[in-house]
Amino acid sequence: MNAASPPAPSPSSLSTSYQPSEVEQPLYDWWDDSGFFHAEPDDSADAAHPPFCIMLPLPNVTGSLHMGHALDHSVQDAIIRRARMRGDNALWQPGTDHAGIATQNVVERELAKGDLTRHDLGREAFVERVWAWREESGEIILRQMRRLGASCDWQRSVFTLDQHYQDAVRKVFVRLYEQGLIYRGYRLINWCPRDTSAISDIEVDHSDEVGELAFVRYPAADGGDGVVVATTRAETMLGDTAVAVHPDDQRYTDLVGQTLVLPLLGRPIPVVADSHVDPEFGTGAVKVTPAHDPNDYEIGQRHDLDAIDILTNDAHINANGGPYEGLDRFEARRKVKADLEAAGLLVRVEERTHPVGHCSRCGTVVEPRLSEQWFVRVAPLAERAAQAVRDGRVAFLPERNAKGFLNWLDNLHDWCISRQLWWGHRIPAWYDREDRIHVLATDPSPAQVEADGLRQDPDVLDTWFSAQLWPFVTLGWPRDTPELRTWYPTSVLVTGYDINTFWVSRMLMIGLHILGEVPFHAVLNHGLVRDRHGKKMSKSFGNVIDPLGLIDRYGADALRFSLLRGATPGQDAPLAEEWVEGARRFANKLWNAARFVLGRLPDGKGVPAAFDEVALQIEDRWLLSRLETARAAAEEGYASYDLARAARALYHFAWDEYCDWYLELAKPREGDRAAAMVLTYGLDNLLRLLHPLMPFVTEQIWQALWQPSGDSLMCAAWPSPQPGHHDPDAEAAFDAVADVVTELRKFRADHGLAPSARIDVVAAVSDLQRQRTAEGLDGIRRLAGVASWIFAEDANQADGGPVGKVVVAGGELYVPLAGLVDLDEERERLRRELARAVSESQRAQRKLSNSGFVAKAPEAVVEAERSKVAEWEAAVAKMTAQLAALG
RNA sequence: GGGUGCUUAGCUCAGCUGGCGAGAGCGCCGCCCUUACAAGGCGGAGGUCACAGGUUCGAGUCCUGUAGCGCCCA
Repeated sequence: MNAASPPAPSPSSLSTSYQPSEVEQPLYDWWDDSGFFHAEPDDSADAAHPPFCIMLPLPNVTGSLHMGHALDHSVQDAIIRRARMRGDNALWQPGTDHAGIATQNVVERELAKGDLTRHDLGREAFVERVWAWREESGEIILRQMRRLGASCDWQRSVFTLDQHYQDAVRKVFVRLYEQGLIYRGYRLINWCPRDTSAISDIEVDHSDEVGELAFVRYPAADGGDGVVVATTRAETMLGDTAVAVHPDDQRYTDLVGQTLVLPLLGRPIPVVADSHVDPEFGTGAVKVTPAHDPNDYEIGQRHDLDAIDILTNDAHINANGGPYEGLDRFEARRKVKADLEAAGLLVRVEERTHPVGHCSRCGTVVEPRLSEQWFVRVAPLAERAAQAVRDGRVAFLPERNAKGFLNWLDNLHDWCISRQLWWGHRIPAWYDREDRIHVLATDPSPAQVEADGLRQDPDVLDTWFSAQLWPFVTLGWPRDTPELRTWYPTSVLVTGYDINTFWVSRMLMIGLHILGEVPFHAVLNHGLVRDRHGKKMSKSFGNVIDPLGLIDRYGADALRFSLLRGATPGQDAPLAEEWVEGARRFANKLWNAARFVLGRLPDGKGVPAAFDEVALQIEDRWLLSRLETARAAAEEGYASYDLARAARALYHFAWDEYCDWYLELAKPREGDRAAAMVLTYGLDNLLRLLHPLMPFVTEQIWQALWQPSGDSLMCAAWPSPQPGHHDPDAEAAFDAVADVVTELRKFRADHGLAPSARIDVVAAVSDLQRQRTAEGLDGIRRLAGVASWIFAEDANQADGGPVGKVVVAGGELYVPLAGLVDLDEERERLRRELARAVSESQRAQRKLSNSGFVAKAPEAVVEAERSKVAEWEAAVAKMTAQLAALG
């Protein structure tokens, strides 16, 4: 493929059906090789082209394209392509995320095949291994995006572990640390025993599960009965350091301040009064395990209780669990309960559904756990982010999503950002011999390390910590680049609402903090792609559809269009294969319309519009007027990022107006210059407006229409408003004609006329209708199969034989039946069908008059019988009338 | 428990600031291979717009409440 010339077909080479697989790859390569996806910054004050920028929500380097990406990317590509055509300096910034846990897991699984763990390799060798993996197998998804037609500026692709990105992450970390916004602390965090790492609050998914609520007696130290507490996590009692009751709870007033004996371990623990205890839960007395429960942690803080960690990194009981040491947490739970029962201290057990937290990445049940980690102090950052949303510097689409977002921002806990992984941005903190922390902008020299006994913190940062810098680091920050000046803040961020918290919020907070400006002016939240029944696609349900398979079978345009047609902002988009098939039919429809049009144009090429040089017919003016309406509707859809709306408007215009009516009316006008212009103009504008949604088929047709121009549709000008084309008179006149055609077609269908049969019409209509139908008579004749047409006062001017009557706007039409239908045969046919209808009706009525049937048959069956009666009776009435008309 | 969304034709959804005589795609029924397209054309059947009140000349559209389903948070 020569990059300089488009892969243009000659019109005659257009096959009778559209073949996406032959078209897509060459077109994409041509676009890409020609540099159409590339944008150059222009930060001059009088820049000719306003900047427009979309940041690709960076996919994991391990990822492959699934339906959610397909929707997300289709939306972004549609928006960016339209922006480009409008003349904006449009950048779609791509790249990938190093995805700490996910990527490390992939490589660890590979190692496991050779019975190796990362520890066998050592940190340095392991990280090298991951890099090697990334070179070989990473970023597959970026190649897959090309299949979809994504017009990203690939030259600018960024990886979050590129050296400049690493430098930027470190700079931000150091700055936040120096500003007191990052700190190291011993806090309760969520621990994933499988990943053996801390994870943040929002990486925990809660689901209700059935478990056992065990009621356990904690005897008093003085030999009294003590108190009964309830727990679903019995093993955590090994870490109990108190029992708490509500201070107003009359039942336990005497108990407060006393000492209990922790069963199994024999540790003395106090009873404390705390107003956060819910007297309604269980017995009203709760065991307190500060090291393994968020609420208990706070109670522990208030009452200065010890916190005893009873777990190892892989969730076995540690030495603090005494005789239970070494047991897995769930085994320990069983054994603790069994031992309590043996000791007579297990009062009873109830089945109970309770929320259980799972690691969002691997599904393992997480453990709340006290641990020393790094945190971001988010309150001051969140406040500024919330303000930006409140005062509209960031707009959410749909607007309502802002509310939940703000609510979430207002209730943030500090963000745990350290991860016990090897793959990622290493925390730039060192500890000296006295365990003092040194956060360093540059690595310490070997001499320093030696002198102070420095050792670097082994942990890496949460992937979202680096991802939040995406909108400005990709543009060159911390350097002050033309890119940054041109495209920051970016125009719109397109994501599913499910990552508003993970990513959108963090970008907003850090963008405001570091650059003082929002990272994007708008957040467009599309929905999730669901299956045809509205179910979420998931591997376990087995209802996942592979977008690449759909592209293979139906073409990228079909997939894009079917997704975008459902992409109403904020609404989930269902998708089934039939939907895609429907979109392929649409692509094929365009293709065939184009074949017809090209065949009609002189030299098979487009005729540039010069409408004042020709005499336009009513249908020409109508088509231009309808096009203007469709353009305006599509424009509104694009402008508000409601692509579903744009898709609907264009589909309707293309199929129901341009193809169904205009092309049919243009058929007899061979050689007519006005028709050639309108055909060209209509198609050309339709292709432009549709191109952001269906780039391939539109480009291919456009090339055929204007070849050999060498230009690309993706760089063609976006259609501008044409108020002069708005033409209510032409529309009204056309509608009158179309009404006549439709009514006559109904008449023909009702009488079973063959397509070849011509009918004669006597029209008794108003003056206005007479004028309009006279003007549109050629079309009426052609589309309704009319032979002779006479204007008259009434039916008397028909030849006196039997006539059919057709009611239209502004009058009536009479169609002599003689000779059209063999009247005898028609009577016979009607009598036969009438007899059948009568008998069917009677049969059903007999059934219904049987009281046993009505009483005992399922309601649906009875109902079906009733509607049969109604249907057959209606048919009887209609045919009786027809017979009467035949005489 | 708090917040939020949905409930319109058999299925999946449009219907934006109240005027709709309620639409689309798919499915269904009938006729037609009419030289752009059978991946098509023409015609048709199918809905008390979840329910109950209210505001209004007028409500699928606004308000209040109820029910069911879903999502987020606790």
